Amino acid sequence: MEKEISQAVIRRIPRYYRYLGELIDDGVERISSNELSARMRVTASQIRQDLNNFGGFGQQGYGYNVKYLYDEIGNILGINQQHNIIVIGAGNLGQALANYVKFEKRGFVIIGLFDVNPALNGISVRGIKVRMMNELEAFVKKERVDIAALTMPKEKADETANMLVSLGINAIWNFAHLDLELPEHVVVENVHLSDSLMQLSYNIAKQRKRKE
Amino acid sequence: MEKEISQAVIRRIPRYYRYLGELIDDGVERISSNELSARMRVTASQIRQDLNNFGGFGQQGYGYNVKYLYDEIGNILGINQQHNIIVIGAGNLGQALANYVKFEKRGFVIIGLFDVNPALNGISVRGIKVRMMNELEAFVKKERVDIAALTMPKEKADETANMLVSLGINAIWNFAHLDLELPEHVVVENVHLSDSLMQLSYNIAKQRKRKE
DNA sequence: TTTCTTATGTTAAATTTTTCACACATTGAC
DNA sequence: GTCAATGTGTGAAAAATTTAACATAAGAAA
Repeated sequence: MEKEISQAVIRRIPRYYRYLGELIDDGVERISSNELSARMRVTASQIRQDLNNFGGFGQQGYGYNVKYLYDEIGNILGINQQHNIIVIGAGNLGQALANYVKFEKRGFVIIGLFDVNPALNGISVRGIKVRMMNELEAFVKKERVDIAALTMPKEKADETANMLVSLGINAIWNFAHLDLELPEHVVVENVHLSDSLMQLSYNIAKQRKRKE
Repeated sequence: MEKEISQAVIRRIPRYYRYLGELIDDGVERISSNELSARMRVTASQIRQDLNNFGGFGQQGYGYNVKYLYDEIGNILGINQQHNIIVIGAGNLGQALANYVKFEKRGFVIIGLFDVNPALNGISVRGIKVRMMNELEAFVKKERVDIAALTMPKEKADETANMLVSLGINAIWNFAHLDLELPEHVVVENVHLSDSLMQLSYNIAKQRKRKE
């Protein structure tokens, strides 16, 4: 019986991956949980606990092999296999993602950009043609789509998300400004920029108070 | 002695605010923690605990007045006062933010957009002129800047952030793909899109395994 | 080979977070 | 005005998360 790994842990794993990538770039071959903890400003204990949820990747008396650990975390995160993404909403944010993900080496590939705005019909963003929404169904049936990124206004987002799910898409990267109501089995990752900005605002106010 | 409120709570507060905003739009005047919990898929107990960190906003036997609670949470989040934002990096993401925040009614206003790319010099995004980085210092000294959003490549992000701090900016909304090393007093809110995508990837893999 | 040092994996303790449970204030019906 | 129903605020219990502690495996030095 596999134990469920908490989302608290999952939130930290990509950060480990990021730091290990930097270490590789810096030519570092091995690292101890202690050294890593100093860099990342977390406890060494937490690093060891987190990693041991997935298995023992280190060696006593030695530490961790950076490249090996990096690859193992990559596997855990499932980025050894390609993920095909379509972006719904080819406005600024959608285009930003198209650019952004394009630069990511990992297996995330944007294979389609869709919008309702006829003015965008046929234009290309980094070599990806913007298609109209009425082409979506045929596209999804022809291509394998693993993730749909929603960068459209919130008004139609829920309806659109449910439509995508009915076409067989099971993962949504949601940038729309609301929580989607979707079937249980659908995996949703929210990026609520307004929530993020409000958190910042709260912490600014808190910091101001501290100074008084 | 004020007790420190945990970031776990702070992460949830903007979401309450969002839902209360929707309730207002729907014309709902009062709501109980139970009804709200059903909508938000969290426990009523958590809602009451969270709110009571800041004070008792409800009334026994009645529930919460939606408009009042909304305003109170707005105060808590510090969005009753205007926040002036500059965006460093006028690429797709920077422009997306310029558009995005413009549509927010709350007190967040983008007052400047900066980039190093001379090709963008002088163009306007939603009425905001893109300025070159060498104009930044004079700008910050003239205008009140509360938040700097960093939507530039990671290579220069840390250096730039420290420069901004030295100009007196104490809050950074960081979209760059790394963790900034900044003085203790600076408030940072990170939006790591690649981390978010990897979390999604992990949860997709987990869900696939579950089906097997 | 032997000894000393390093640093993991893991169990246990401490802390934080979440949920439960209920006393009692307020509402609304009659 | 009385009384049942509602539903908050809060103290306590339960659960989850984080940190500490340490036995011991592996490496390094002599």
